[in-house]
Order: sequence, then structure tokens, then C-alpha cells
Amino acid sequence: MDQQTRDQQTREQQTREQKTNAHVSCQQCGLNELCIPHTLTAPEMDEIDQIARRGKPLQKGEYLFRQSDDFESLFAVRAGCIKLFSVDDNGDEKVVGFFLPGEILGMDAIDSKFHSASAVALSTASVCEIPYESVELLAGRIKNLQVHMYRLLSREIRSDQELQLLLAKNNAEERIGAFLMNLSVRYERRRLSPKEFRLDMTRSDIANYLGLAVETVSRVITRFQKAGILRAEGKSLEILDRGALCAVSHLKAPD
Amino acid sequence: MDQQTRDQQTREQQTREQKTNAHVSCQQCGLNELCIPHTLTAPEMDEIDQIARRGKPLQKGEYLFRQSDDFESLFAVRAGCIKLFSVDDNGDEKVVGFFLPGEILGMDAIDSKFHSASAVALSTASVCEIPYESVELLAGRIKNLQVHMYRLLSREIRSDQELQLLLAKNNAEERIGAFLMNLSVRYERRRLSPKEFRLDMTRSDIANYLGLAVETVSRVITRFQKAGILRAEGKSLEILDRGALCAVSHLKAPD
DNA sequence: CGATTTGTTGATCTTACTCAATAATCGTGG
DNA sequence: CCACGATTATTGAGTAAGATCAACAAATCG
Repeated sequence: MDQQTRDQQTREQQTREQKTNAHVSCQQCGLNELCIPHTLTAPEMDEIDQIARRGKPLQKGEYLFRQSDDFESLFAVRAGCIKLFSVDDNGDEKVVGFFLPGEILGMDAIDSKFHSASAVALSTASVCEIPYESVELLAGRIKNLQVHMYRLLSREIRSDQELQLLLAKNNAEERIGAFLMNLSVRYERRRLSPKEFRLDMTRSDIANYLGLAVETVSRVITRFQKAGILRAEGKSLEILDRGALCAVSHLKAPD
Repeated sequence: MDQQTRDQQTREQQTREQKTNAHVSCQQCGLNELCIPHTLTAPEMDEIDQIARRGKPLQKGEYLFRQSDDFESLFAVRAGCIKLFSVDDNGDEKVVGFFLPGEILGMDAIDSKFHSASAVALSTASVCEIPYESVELLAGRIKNLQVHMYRLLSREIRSDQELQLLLAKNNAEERIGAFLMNLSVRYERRRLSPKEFRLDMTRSDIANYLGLAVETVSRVITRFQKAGILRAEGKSLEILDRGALCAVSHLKAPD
């Protein structure tokens, strides 16, 4: 199937969703994280929907925005994986994070008004652009949206702090284990398989993100496989024993 | 001068400020970060002022809130230093951050509605409590406040991500250098001396925060002193050569 | 299909941790 | 105000976790 056909199908699918049950579930609406089922009324959700610009699937390697670009919009990932990274004066890359379906990108730039990092697609990705001006305006009118935005930002702070602690306190096995569990939980939250998924990022991206060397990541994953905790074949990953993975990461198992 | 006399003086000073120019500058108003000079009108600032509960200076060692407490308020630090830290199942402490005058505490709990960490005073501290319910309500009416809250949250995300990168990529010297420069910049922002200040936290707190051993922190500070970059006598610190400190930390000098 | 990127494994080296001993500082009560 | 114990800070010696270097294998892509 070529790109054009795929685009065509995507467009058709979007149209279908809009006509039928675009708001029944946040799974479909593209503004996933911004929509709160049972919190916003249908007309409110329609308003939010109208400010979001759907479409334009990104090919692997395409940029959503670049470091030092002006901040104009938030982006909601609908499908695929986006890598956020900055490049320092020496040209060294520093991976800030990975964004999966249902997650919002760009909130760190609201204050400074410019992006301090670039966002690139690691796999074919579908992203929804939400002009920030409009969000502010709409949040002024829709109380529930205002409150929800605070919660989104707060959640990002909490998860950044968790990563902080991981990097400050944990060894290689714990970091990698926690990273994989974190992906698993995030996929589960989106009703995607928590036990089997693709690692769209390279080992080098993972290492960079976790403050480790590529070789260490490779070795730890090998060790986990030998321990029967997971099965990794290239980019595809299967978690065989979630309990054991939590144990080696010194994490409590999620419910 | 004993504690009581000092309290007395503080109270007098507060009264004086309220009567005279409480809103001329955010330096004095206790809601420092929440007030935006030239952005909010005087009546708007009065409204914000009225929801904030001043007073109750904390003694060193007193808690502002504890891990797993319900989230009810944000806290603006007016004076002193607050340490935010969590304790894991093994009883190990993990320092999440230090909050200086003019900084806001508690934003990570907006989403979850409970505190994931405890906040304790490292020195006699003055803190302003701002009930979050009231902030939400007021932000619904005062557009500028709504927008400012987004910026505050966004700024926290940005600085958490910077720490993330520091922990993932930098060695002991760079971490400690960047930490000291960061304090310096934050004091400068509040018009406090950027070259001479007290390290209210212990070396162990610093080490914990930066993911290092106490001994390493001690050694690096000694090395910095031998290099003529700073002078540290117990808790008091003087930065003798800011340029050199930036250099060893591989930071650009702040303007 | 060949070239380039990405991933794995092994050997060696280095940074920062751990353990240990001592010194300085803090806080409390006499 | 000083003396005491307790906490905190410094310094040294040995160790280990993970980085680096190197070689090779596998996957990806034009």
C-alpha cells in the first residue's frame, strides 16, 4: 500500500469518526488527553474539537517542531511515537522524552514561548495540532477545560520528577526495567497491549534518555532475556513476566 | 536578637507593607510568583491577595505538608528554604528539590490531589498558603491569572527537564557546579546576592538531590575552592569566579 | 544487493561509590 | 556560656558499576 492510499484511508476514517461517535470515547477524538469524558458536555467537546487541526501524518524522521522555534501550539499524539530532544553546543543530542498516543507535547514551552527541544517522529505518526492561543481562550470560557489543563501540566511535572528520581538514585537495571514498565503502563492506559509492543526508539535513544551507554542498555536487555523476564527481537518487545520486571526495577506492580 | 523579637519585626514589616505599597513590587507581596506586575490591575491583585493566607513562620525542621497528605493548597515561599523529599518503602530519602523565596510549591499534586513528597523547612521560613480551590475559581474570572498559572506550571516543567538532563548527562563536577550556579541565578532573580549565600541544605541533601555520594560533593567543593572558584565555610558560600564556575559546569554564563 | 546504521558481546579503564577514620559544627541542657 | 553528645563534613584507601574502546553481527534502506 503506498503513501497516497494510506493518506486517503486516514482521511476517510477521520471523516467517519466525526460523523458518527467522535465524542463517545476519547480514544477516537484525537484530542485524547484534552477531552475528559463525563466531565465536558457534548457541546463543549465540540468546541475543543473545532480548534484542533487534525491530519498530516508524519513520516518517520519528520519534525513536528525544532529547537528554538516559536511556540504556537500543543500537539496531541494520536498514533506513533515522537522523540523530544535537544542538541547542545557540542552537537551532542540529549533525549528529553518519548511521547506515545494520547500524550501531549509542547507544554514546557508555554512560559518561554519557544521550544527548547526538537520533536521528531520515530515511526509513522498521527498528530493533532492545538493552537495554544485557542486553548487559552477556550479555557477562559470553559471552566472544565481550564481545570483539565492544570491537571495535564501537573501530571507532566509529576512524571518529570519521577524520572529525576530514577536518574538520581537507580542503577542501570532499575532504570531500564522502570523504563520498560513505564512504557507498558502507558500503552495499557491507552488500551494498547501492555505486554507486547514495539520499541520505536533505538537502543541509543534509550541509553541517552536514561543516562547510560548503549552497550549497557544492550547488555541489560540481554540479561533480562536470559532471566526469562522478556523477549526482545530487534525493536519488538514482549514482557513475559511483569512481576519479575517490577521486582528487578524495585517497583511496586501496577494494579 | 531572639526569635520573638524577630517575629515581631516581621509582623510589623508586613503591616507596613500592606498599608503602603503592598503591590508596587512582587518582591514584597508574599505571593511573589503569582503576582505579575504590570499585568494584573490593582483590584485584581487585591483579590489574589485576599485568598492567600500569610503568616505562620516555620521553624527549621517543621513540615509544610507530608507525603500522602491531601492536596489543598499551593505554597509560596517568602523567606527561607524548603526541602521537598519523598521516602520510599526502604525508608530511603529522595530529595526532589529545594524551594527558595519567590518559588511555588505543590504544583505537582494538582492532578493526583495528594502530595507524593513531604516539604520541610531547612531554615526558619516564611510561607504563604494559597488554597488551590480559590486559585481555580479566581483564575476562571481573572484571565491574566489563568494565563499566569499556565506559565508557572510550564516553567516548573522546563526546569524539571533541565535537571533530568543534568542527571542523565553530566559528571559530578558539572552537576555540583550547575547546582550552585542555579542557586546563584535564583537568588539573583529575587534581588538577593548571587555571589554570597547560605547553603541551607546539608551536603547530604545536595548529594541526594544530584544523585551523588556525600563524599563526592565534599571533594568537589574542596576542589573548587583550591581552584579559587569559590569559598565555602560550612554552610556559607561565596562564589569568587562565576565565569570559572560556569566553565567547569559547561554552562553558558547567564547575562 | 551493497552500504550504512544499529545492536551485541568482550576486554580494559575510570569515575565515583563504599568503607573508615577524623574533624568540625550544631543543638541542648547544665 | 560552656560542655557534651550527635549530627554533619572532610579526607584517604580500596572497589565496583558502568563507560570506553574495539570487533563483529544484524537489520534497514536506498
